[in-house]
Amino acid sequence: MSIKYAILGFLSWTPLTGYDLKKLFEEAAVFHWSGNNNQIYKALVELHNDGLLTLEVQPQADRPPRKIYTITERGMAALRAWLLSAPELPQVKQTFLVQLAWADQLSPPELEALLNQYDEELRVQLLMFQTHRERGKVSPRRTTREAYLWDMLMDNWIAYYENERRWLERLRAGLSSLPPEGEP
Amino acid sequence: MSIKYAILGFLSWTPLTGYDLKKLFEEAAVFHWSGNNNQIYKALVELHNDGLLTLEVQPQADRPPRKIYTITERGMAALRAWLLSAPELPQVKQTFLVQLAWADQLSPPELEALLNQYDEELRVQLLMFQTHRERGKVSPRRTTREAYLWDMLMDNWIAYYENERRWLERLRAGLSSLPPEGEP
DNA sequence: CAAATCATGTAATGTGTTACATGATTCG
DNA sequence: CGAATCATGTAACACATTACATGATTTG
Repeated sequence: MSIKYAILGFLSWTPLTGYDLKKLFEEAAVFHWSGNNNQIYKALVELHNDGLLTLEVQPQADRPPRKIYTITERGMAALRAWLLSAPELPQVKQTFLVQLAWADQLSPPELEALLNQYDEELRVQLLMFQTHRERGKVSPRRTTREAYLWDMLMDNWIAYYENERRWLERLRAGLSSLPPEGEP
Repeated sequence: MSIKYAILGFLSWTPLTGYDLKKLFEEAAVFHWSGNNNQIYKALVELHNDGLLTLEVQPQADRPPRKIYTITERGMAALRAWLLSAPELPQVKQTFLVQLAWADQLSPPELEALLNQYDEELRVQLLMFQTHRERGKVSPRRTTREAYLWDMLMDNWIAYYENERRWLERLRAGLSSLPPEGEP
């Protein structure tokens, strides 16, 4: 896809500036974007050229003018069409798995240290999402269903990290019950 | 990271050509690379320039010469250093979650259809990995531990898809028990 | 006084994919 | 006879990140 549909999504709630969107992406940890300028401002220009957004410029003294983008009917239609389109499979990049693939070159304590580090990183991340969830951050959600869906977005990440840690535990257990050296 | 360490990993087993590596990446579904040329051939040139690989060219009649790359001691050291370095967190891009985020704009049957499609895609992918696992594909693994680790790579993916499907089920269950219309 | 906030934007770089190009050989 | 295999490589593009640039204002 691209970040464009997420932008259309936010704008389907209310008109926003590029700067507003940047902050929304930074807050919304459920999405995979860091909230970098380059993409957002470029995408806004393109969406505007495609007639999916309209633009109102508010000049300000001593600051750059605010450019407020509003979604058009065509924009709403494009968003809706995308919402109905076939979902993509998740894309997962697990550098850690590449490390593991050749981790047989490490000694048992070195491997153990590696696993411990990974587990610790997962633990921290999990904690972050869990606390983040309690203050139900980000944006005006209006229906029960919408609130539920957004909660489940968070839940997806939490479930992901929990599952990853369970897998690690199994990996550890299996390792410790391997025969001490060599063959089959 | 980059694909470079995975290449060093394969070459730590045995010398290979770019073409060999391409096929290995295509087979090794546990990694997230499609096995595209561009990256592999470029990476090989760079690794060679950095002195991590040596190169032997075997001319062939009527075919491009085979370029056989062998890992050097510096290459082995670089690989080992990377294996010991702190693991990165997984990078997950869930386009589907972005769709869900604004799926409140869909009618109940439309949303249900979306969930069904996603579930079906997960199911197919899961089946693929499960059958792939049975014929324990890819490469000469020599120690019990190495064989175990590679099996657990597969297992990680299977666990991922299974977890994702469980989450979907919970989502469905929660949806069906929401109040029919409106407020908090 | 330093840092964060507001608000726009550009430049450079990394990572990854698809498609194109060549050209003989072998397989279905 | 068309497709796949072998074997190299390039070109174009998509997506994403970090860092740079400007410049006033507010906050710690």
